Amino acid sequence: MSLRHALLGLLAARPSSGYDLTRSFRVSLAHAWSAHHSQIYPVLAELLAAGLIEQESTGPRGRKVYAITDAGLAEMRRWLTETEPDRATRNEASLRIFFLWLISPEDAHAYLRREAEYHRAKLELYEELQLAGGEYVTPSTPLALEVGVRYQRMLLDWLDWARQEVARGD
Amino acid sequence: MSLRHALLGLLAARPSSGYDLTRSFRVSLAHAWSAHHSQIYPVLAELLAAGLIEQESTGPRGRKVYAITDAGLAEMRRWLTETEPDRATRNEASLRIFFLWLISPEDAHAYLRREAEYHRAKLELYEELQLAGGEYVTPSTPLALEVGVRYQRMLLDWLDWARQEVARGD
DNA sequence: CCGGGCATGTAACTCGTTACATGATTAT
DNA sequence: ATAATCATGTAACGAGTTACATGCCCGG
Repeated sequence: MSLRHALLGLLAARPSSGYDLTRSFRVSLAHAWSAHHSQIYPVLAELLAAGLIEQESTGPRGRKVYAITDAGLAEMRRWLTETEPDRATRNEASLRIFFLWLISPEDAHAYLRREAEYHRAKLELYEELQLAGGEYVTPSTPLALEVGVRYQRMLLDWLDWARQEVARGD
Repeated sequence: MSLRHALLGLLAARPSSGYDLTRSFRVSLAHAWSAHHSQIYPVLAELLAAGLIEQESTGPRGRKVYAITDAGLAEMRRWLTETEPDRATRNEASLRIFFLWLISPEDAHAYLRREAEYHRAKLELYEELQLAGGEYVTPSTPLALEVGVRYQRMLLDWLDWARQEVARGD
Protein backbone atom coordinates (compact mmCIF):
# COMPACT_ATOMS: atom_id res chain seq x y z
CA MET A 1 0.00 0.00 0.00
CA SER A 2 2.68 2.53 1.02
CA LEU A 3 4.91 1.61 -1.88
CA ARG A 4 2.53 3.25 -4.35
CA HIS A 5 2.70 6.47 -2.34
CA ALA A 6 6.45 6.23 -1.84
CA LEU A 7 6.89 6.08 -5.62
CA LEU A 8 4.41 8.92 -6.19
CA GLY A 9 6.21 11.01 -3.57
CA LEU A 10 9.61 10.45 -5.14
CA LEU A 11 8.26 11.28 -8.60
CA ALA A 12 6.71 14.45 -7.17
CA ALA A 13 10.23 15.64 -6.35
CA ARG A 14 11.73 14.77 -9.74
CA PRO A 15 10.92 12.67 -12.81
CA SER A 16 12.73 9.35 -12.58
CA SER A 17 13.08 5.89 -14.08
CA GLY A 18 12.43 2.63 -12.25
CA TYR A 19 16.18 2.27 -11.94
CA ASP A 20 16.52 5.73 -10.36
CA LEU A 21 13.74 4.94 -7.91
CA THR A 22 15.35 1.64 -6.95
CA ARG A 23 18.55 3.53 -6.13
CA SER A 24 16.62 6.13 -4.10
CA PHE A 25 15.19 3.39 -1.89
CA ARG A 26 18.59 1.79 -1.37
CA VAL A 27 20.52 5.01 -0.80
CA SER A 28 18.21 7.60 0.70
CA LEU A 29 15.08 5.90 1.99
CA ALA A 30 16.67 2.79 3.48
CA HIS A 31 15.90 3.81 7.04
CA ALA A 32 12.20 4.40 6.23
CA TRP A 33 11.26 1.98 3.46
CA SER A 34 12.83 -0.49 1.06
CA ALA A 35 11.86 -2.02 -2.25
CA HIS A 36 13.49 -4.13 -4.95
CA HIS A 37 13.31 -3.29 -8.64
CA SER A 38 11.18 -6.40 -9.25
CA GLN A 39 8.46 -4.87 -7.08
CA ILE A 40 8.86 -1.34 -8.39
CA TYR A 41 8.42 -1.99 -12.12
CA PRO A 42 4.97 -3.62 -11.85
CA VAL A 43 3.74 -0.88 -9.50
CA LEU A 44 4.91 1.81 -11.93
CA ALA A 45 2.82 0.07 -14.60
CA GLU A 46 -0.22 0.19 -12.25
CA LEU A 47 0.27 3.88 -11.44
CA LEU A 48 0.61 4.61 -15.15
CA ALA A 49 -2.61 2.72 -15.95
CA ALA A 50 -4.37 4.61 -13.14
CA GLY A 51 -3.24 7.95 -14.57
CA LEU A 52 -1.33 8.92 -11.43
CA ILE A 53 1.96 9.10 -13.34
CA GLU A 54 2.87 9.52 -17.01
CA GLN A 55 5.83 8.55 -19.10
CA GLU A 56 7.74 11.75 -19.71
CA SER A 57 10.50 10.56 -21.99
CA THR A 58 12.69 7.70 -23.17
CA GLY A 59 16.43 7.50 -22.67
CA PRO A 60 19.31 5.26 -23.73
CA ARG A 61 19.10 1.49 -22.96
CA GLY A 62 15.32 1.50 -22.92
CA ARG A 63 15.27 3.93 -19.99
CA LYS A 64 11.72 5.18 -19.27
CA VAL A 65 11.35 8.38 -17.30
CA TYR A 66 8.08 8.86 -15.39
CA ALA A 67 6.59 12.04 -13.93
CA ILE A 68 3.71 12.53 -11.50
CA THR A 69 0.40 13.87 -12.90
CA ASP A 70 -2.02 16.31 -11.25
CA ALA A 71 -4.17 13.36 -10.24
CA GLY A 72 -1.12 11.72 -8.67
CA LEU A 73 -0.26 14.86 -6.73
CA ALA A 74 -3.84 15.13 -5.48
CA GLU A 75 -3.75 11.50 -4.35
CA MET A 76 -0.46 12.10 -2.56
CA ARG A 77 -1.90 15.11 -0.68
CA ARG A 78 -5.03 13.17 0.23
CA TRP A 79 -2.90 10.36 1.59
CA LEU A 80 -0.79 12.72 3.70
CA THR A 81 -3.62 14.75 5.16
CA GLU A 82 -6.56 12.35 5.35
CA THR A 83 -5.16 8.95 6.24
CA GLU A 84 -3.54 7.76 9.46
CA PRO A 85 -0.03 6.32 9.16
CA ASP A 86 0.06 2.54 9.44
CA ARG A 87 1.85 1.97 12.77
CA ALA A 88 2.67 -1.71 12.17
CA THR A 89 6.46 -1.85 12.37
CA ARG A 90 8.95 -4.65 12.00
CA ASN A 91 12.41 -4.03 13.34
CA GLU A 92 14.47 -7.12 13.93
CA ALA A 93 17.04 -5.29 16.05
CA SER A 94 14.27 -4.12 18.42
CA LEU A 95 12.85 -7.63 18.55
CA ARG A 96 16.18 -9.16 19.53
CA ILE A 97 16.40 -6.94 22.60
CA PHE A 98 13.54 -8.88 24.19
CA PHE A 99 15.56 -12.08 23.86
CA LEU A 100 19.00 -10.97 25.08
CA TRP A 101 18.48 -12.71 28.44
CA LEU A 102 18.78 -16.04 26.57
CA ILE A 103 22.51 -15.60 25.92
CA SER A 104 25.40 -15.07 28.35
CA PRO A 105 26.20 -11.52 29.56
CA GLU A 106 29.45 -11.81 27.57
CA ASP A 107 27.64 -12.68 24.34
CA ALA A 108 25.01 -10.00 24.96
CA HIS A 109 27.77 -7.45 25.58
CA ALA A 110 29.48 -8.43 22.33
CA TYR A 111 26.19 -8.24 20.46
CA LEU A 112 25.47 -4.73 21.77
CA ARG A 113 28.99 -3.63 20.85
CA ARG A 114 28.47 -4.78 17.25
CA GLU A 115 25.17 -2.91 17.17
CA ALA A 116 26.90 0.24 18.37
CA GLU A 117 29.48 -0.06 15.57
CA TYR A 118 26.71 -0.22 13.01
CA HIS A 119 24.86 2.79 14.42
CA ARG A 120 28.09 4.80 14.85
CA ALA A 121 28.73 4.37 11.13
CA LYS A 122 25.16 5.39 10.28
CA LEU A 123 25.44 8.47 12.49
CA GLU A 124 28.67 9.53 10.79
CA LEU A 125 27.08 9.06 7.38
CA TYR A 126 24.02 11.13 8.24
CA GLU A 127 26.13 13.89 9.80
CA GLU A 128 28.27 14.05 6.69
CA LEU A 129 25.16 14.29 4.52
CA GLN A 130 23.85 17.11 6.71
CA LEU A 131 27.09 19.04 6.34
CA ALA A 132 27.43 18.35 2.63
CA GLY A 133 23.91 19.52 1.84
CA GLY A 134 23.52 18.94 -1.88
CA GLU A 135 21.15 16.79 -3.89
CA TYR A 136 18.32 15.46 -1.74
CA VAL A 137 15.70 12.94 -2.87
CA THR A 138 12.97 15.38 -1.77
CA PRO A 139 13.02 18.94 -0.36
CA SER A 140 11.97 17.55 3.05
CA THR A 141 15.07 15.41 3.36
CA PRO A 142 16.71 17.74 5.93
CA LEU A 143 13.81 16.99 8.30
CA ALA A 144 14.32 13.26 7.78
CA LEU A 145 18.10 13.51 8.18
CA GLU A 146 17.70 15.37 11.46
CA VAL A 147 15.45 12.67 12.91
CA GLY A 148 17.89 10.07 11.57
CA VAL A 149 20.80 11.72 13.38
CA ARG A 150 18.82 12.01 16.60
CA TYR A 151 17.72 8.38 16.32
CA GLN A 152 21.27 7.09 15.92
CA ARG A 153 22.52 9.23 18.84
CA MET A 154 19.67 8.01 21.04
CA LEU A 155 20.48 4.41 20.18
CA LEU A 156 24.20 4.86 20.86
CA ASP A 157 23.43 6.37 24.28
CA TRP A 158 21.02 3.55 25.03
CA LEU A 159 23.52 0.93 23.87
CA ASP A 160 26.11 2.31 26.32
CA TRP A 161 23.55 2.11 29.11
CA ALA A 162 22.38 -1.37 28.05
CA ARG A 163 25.94 -2.73 27.96
CA GLN A 164 26.38 -1.67 31.57
CA GLU A 165 23.07 -3.28 32.48
CA VAL A 166 23.94 -6.64 30.97
CA ALA A 167 27.46 -6.50 32.43
CA ARG A 168 26.02 -6.47 35.94
CA GLY A 169 23.71 -9.46 35.24
CA ASP A 170 20.69 -8.03 33.40
CA MET B 1 12.01 -15.52 8.90
CA SER B 2 12.01 -13.52 12.14
CA LEU B 3 8.52 -14.64 13.10
CA ARG B 4 9.78 -18.18 13.81
CA HIS B 5 12.40 -16.75 16.17
CA ALA B 6 9.99 -14.30 17.76
CA LEU B 7 7.71 -17.21 18.65
CA LEU B 8 10.60 -19.32 19.91
CA GLY B 9 11.83 -16.42 22.01
CA LEU B 10 8.44 -15.83 23.60
CA LEU B 11 8.06 -19.53 24.33
CA ALA B 12 11.52 -19.52 25.91
CA ALA B 13 10.20 -17.09 28.51
CA ARG B 14 7.01 -19.01 29.26
CA PRO B 15 4.88 -21.79 27.75
CA SER B 16 1.99 -20.24 25.81
CA SER B 17 -0.86 -20.94 23.42
CA GLY B 18 -1.25 -19.40 19.98
CA TYR B 19 -3.82 -17.10 21.51
CA ASP B 20 -1.39 -15.96 24.24
CA LEU B 21 1.31 -15.32 21.64
CA THR B 22 -1.08 -13.28 19.49
CA ARG B 23 -1.81 -11.08 22.52
CA SER B 24 1.90 -10.70 23.28
CA PHE B 25 2.52 -9.33 19.81
CA ARG B 26 -0.37 -6.91 20.07
CA VAL B 27 0.33 -5.74 23.63
CA SER B 28 4.06 -6.02 24.30
CA LEU B 29 5.91 -6.43 21.02
CA ALA B 30 3.90 -3.98 18.91
CA HIS B 31 6.80 -1.53 18.62
CA ALA B 32 9.18 -4.26 17.42
CA TRP B 33 7.13 -6.80 15.50
CA SER B 34 3.53 -7.70 14.75
CA ALA B 35 1.69 -10.82 13.69
CA HIS B 36 -1.92 -11.95 13.30
CA HIS B 37 -3.20 -15.23 14.68
CA SER B 38 -3.73 -16.54 11.15
CA GLN B 39 0.00 -16.34 10.58
CA ILE B 40 0.98 -17.63 14.02
CA TYR B 41 -0.93 -20.93 14.05
CA PRO B 42 0.66 -22.36 10.88
CA VAL B 43 4.15 -21.36 12.05
CA LEU B 44 3.57 -23.08 15.41
CA ALA B 45 2.70 -26.24 13.48
CA GLU B 46 5.99 -25.92 11.55
CA LEU B 47 8.04 -25.39 14.72
CA LEU B 48 6.35 -28.39 16.29
CA ALA B 49 7.10 -30.57 13.25
CA ALA B 50 10.73 -29.37 13.35
CA GLY B 51 11.05 -30.34 17.02
CA LEU B 52 11.87 -26.79 18.13
CA ILE B 53 8.77 -26.64 20.34
CA GLU B 54 6.52 -29.28 21.93
CA GLN B 55 2.93 -29.32 23.06
CA GLU B 56 3.09 -29.17 26.82
CA SER B 57 -0.59 -29.47 27.72
CA THR B 58 -4.18 -28.97 26.68
CA GLY B 59 -6.57 -26.50 28.30
CA PRO B 60 -10.24 -25.59 28.12
CA ARG B 61 -11.76 -24.65 24.72
CA GLY B 62 -9.17 -26.64 22.78
CA ARG B 63 -6.35 -24.51 24.16
CA LYS B 64 -2.93 -25.94 23.26
CA VAL B 65 0.03 -24.83 25.32
CA TYR B 66 3.46 -25.04 23.68
CA ALA B 67 6.91 -24.96 25.26
CA ILE B 68 10.35 -24.54 23.72
CA THR B 69 12.58 -27.63 23.46
CA ASP B 70 16.37 -27.84 23.94
CA ALA B 71 16.74 -27.81 20.16
CA GLY B 72 14.59 -24.68 20.00
CA LEU B 73 16.67 -22.95 22.65
CA ALA B 74 19.87 -23.85 20.80
CA GLU B 75 18.43 -22.47 17.57
CA MET B 76 17.44 -19.26 19.36
CA ARG B 77 20.97 -18.80 20.74
CA ARG B 78 22.51 -19.51 17.35
CA TRP B 79 20.24 -16.90 15.78
CA LEU B 80 21.15 -14.26 18.37
CA THR B 81 24.91 -14.79 18.33
CA GLU B 82 25.71 -15.94 14.80
CA THR B 83 23.39 -14.07 12.47
CA GLU B 84 23.28 -10.37 11.61
CA PRO B 85 19.98 -8.58 12.24
CA ASP B 86 18.04 -7.90 9.06
CA ARG B 87 18.18 -4.09 8.77
CA ALA B 88 15.36 -3.76 6.22
CA THR B 89 12.81 -1.56 7.98
CA ARG B 90 9.44 -0.22 6.94
CA ASN B 91 8.11 2.70 8.92
CA GLU B 92 5.33 4.63 7.25
CA ALA B 93 5.65 7.58 9.64
CA SER B 94 9.34 7.95 8.70
CA LEU B 95 8.49 7.68 5.03
CA ARG B 96 5.91 10.45 5.22
CA ILE B 97 8.51 12.90 6.53
CA PHE B 98 10.20 12.91 3.13
CA PHE B 99 6.95 14.08 1.54
CA LEU B 100 5.84 16.82 3.94
CA TRP B 101 6.94 19.53 1.50
CA LEU B 102 4.00 18.50 -0.74
CA ILE B 103 1.38 19.91 1.66
CA SER B 104 0.94 23.43 3.04
CA PRO B 105 2.92 24.46 6.16
CA GLU B 106 -0.45 24.57 7.98
CA ASP B 107 -1.31 21.00 7.01
CA ALA B 108 2.21 19.82 7.81
CA HIS B 109 2.03 21.53 11.20
CA ALA B 110 -1.30 19.84 11.95
CA TYR B 111 0.09 16.49 10.84
CA LEU B 112 3.13 16.81 13.12
CA ARG B 113 0.88 17.82 16.01
CA ARG B 114 -1.19 14.65 15.56
CA GLU B 115 1.99 12.60 15.48
CA ALA B 116 3.11 14.21 18.73
CA GLU B 117 -0.20 13.28 20.37
CA TYR B 118 0.29 9.66 19.40
CA HIS B 119 3.87 9.53 20.68
CA ARG B 120 2.99 11.40 23.88
CA ALA B 121 0.44 8.68 24.66
CA LYS B 122 2.98 5.95 23.89
CA LEU B 123 5.55 7.61 26.14
CA GLU B 124 3.09 7.80 29.02
CA LEU B 125 2.18 4.15 28.55
CA TYR B 126 5.81 3.01 28.56
CA GLU B 127 6.64 5.14 31.59
CA GLU B 128 3.73 3.66 33.50
CA LEU B 129 4.86 0.16 32.58
CA GLN B 130 8.36 0.98 33.81
CA LEU B 131 7.01 2.20 37.15
CA ALA B 132 4.55 -0.66 37.53
CA GLY B 133 7.17 -3.33 36.89
CA GLY B 134 5.24 -6.58 37.03
CA GLU B 135 4.69 -9.30 34.46
CA TYR B 136 6.96 -8.86 31.47
CA VAL B 137 6.81 -10.95 28.25
CA THR B 138 10.50 -11.75 28.69
CA PRO B 139 13.09 -10.94 31.40
CA SER B 140 14.79 -8.50 29.00
CA THR B 141 11.69 -6.34 28.68
CA PRO B 142 13.14 -3.56 30.91
CA LEU B 143 15.90 -3.06 28.30
CA ALA B 144 13.28 -2.80 25.56
CA LEU B 145 11.06 -0.47 27.60
CA GLU B 146 13.98 1.85 28.24
CA VAL B 147 14.78 2.17 24.55
CA GLY B 148 11.06 2.64 23.89
CA VAL B 149 10.89 5.53 26.35
CA ARG B 150 14.01 7.12 24.90
CA TYR B 151 12.67 6.69 21.36
CA GLN B 152 9.37 8.40 22.16
CA ARG B 153 11.14 11.28 23.95
CA MET B 154 13.52 11.72 21.03
CA LEU B 155 10.61 11.82 18.60
CA LEU B 156 8.67 14.33 20.71
CA ASP B 157 11.73 16.62 20.84
CA TRP B 158 12.23 16.26 17.11
CA LEU B 159 8.53 16.91 16.42
CA ASP B 160 8.77 20.21 18.37
CA TRP B 161 11.78 21.18 16.31
CA ALA B 162 10.17 20.06 13.04
CA ARG B 163 6.98 22.04 13.72
CA GLN B 164 9.09 25.19 14.06
CA GLU B 165 10.93 24.34 10.85
CA VAL B 166 7.76 23.90 8.78
CA ALA B 167 6.20 27.02 10.39
CA ARG B 168 8.97 29.16 8.91
CA GLY B 169 8.52 27.68 5.42
CA ASP B 170 10.48 24.39 5.50
C1' DC C 1 -29.52 -17.78 28.94
C1' DC C 2 -26.71 -14.94 26.44
C1' DG C 3 -22.92 -11.78 25.32
C1' DG C 4 -18.10 -11.23 25.30
C1' DG C 5 -13.89 -12.96 25.21
C1' DC C 6 -11.21 -17.28 24.64
C1' DA C 7 -9.53 -20.33 21.27
C1' DT C 8 -8.18 -22.48 16.85
C1' DG C 9 -8.05 -22.95 12.32
C1' DT C 10 -8.41 -22.26 6.75
C1' DA C 11 -8.84 -19.55 2.31
C1' DA C 12 -8.07 -15.90 -0.71
C1' DC C 13 -5.49 -12.32 -1.61
C1' DT C 14 -1.77 -8.85 -1.53
C1' DC C 15 2.87 -7.62 -0.65
C1' DG C 16 7.81 -8.55 -0.76
C1' DT C 17 12.13 -11.36 -1.91
C1' DT C 18 15.01 -14.17 -4.64
C1' DA C 19 16.08 -16.00 -8.84
C1' DC C 20 15.93 -15.99 -13.73
C1' DA C 21 16.51 -13.55 -18.09
C1' DT C 22 18.09 -10.24 -21.35
C1' DG C 23 20.37 -6.53 -23.43
C1' DA C 24 22.62 -1.63 -24.09
C1' DT C 25 26.16 1.78 -23.00
C1' DT C 26 30.29 3.51 -21.10
C1' DA C 27 34.83 3.70 -19.23
C1' DT C 28 39.25 1.45 -19.17
C1' DA D 1 37.60 -6.39 -25.88
C1' DT D 2 35.57 -6.60 -21.67
C1' DA D 3 33.96 -5.53 -17.18
C1' DA D 4 30.96 -2.65 -14.67
C1' DT D 5 26.96 -0.46 -14.44
C1' DC D 6 22.72 0.98 -16.46
C1' DA D 7 18.24 -0.66 -17.46
C1' DT D 8 13.87 -3.37 -17.65
C1' DG D 9 11.24 -7.03 -17.04
C1' DT D 10 8.98 -11.97 -15.44
C1' DA D 11 8.45 -16.17 -12.44
C1' DA D 12 8.36 -18.67 -8.33
C1' DC D 13 8.14 -18.53 -3.82
C1' DG D 14 7.57 -16.92 0.89
C1' DA D 15 5.58 -13.61 4.20
C1' DG D 16 1.69 -10.99 5.84
C1' DT D 17 -3.35 -9.33 5.86
C1' DT D 18 -8.19 -9.77 5.63
C1' DA D 19 -12.05 -12.48 5.56
C1' DC D 20 -14.37 -16.66 6.55
C1' DA D 21 -15.64 -20.34 9.78
C1' DT D 22 -16.50 -22.63 14.03
C1' DG D 23 -17.17 -23.58 18.76
C1' DC D 24 -16.38 -23.34 23.90
C1' DC D 25 -16.37 -21.32 28.48
C1' DC D 26 -17.38 -17.93 31.98
C1' DG D 27 -19.50 -14.09 34.21
C1' DG D 28 -23.53 -11.51 34.87
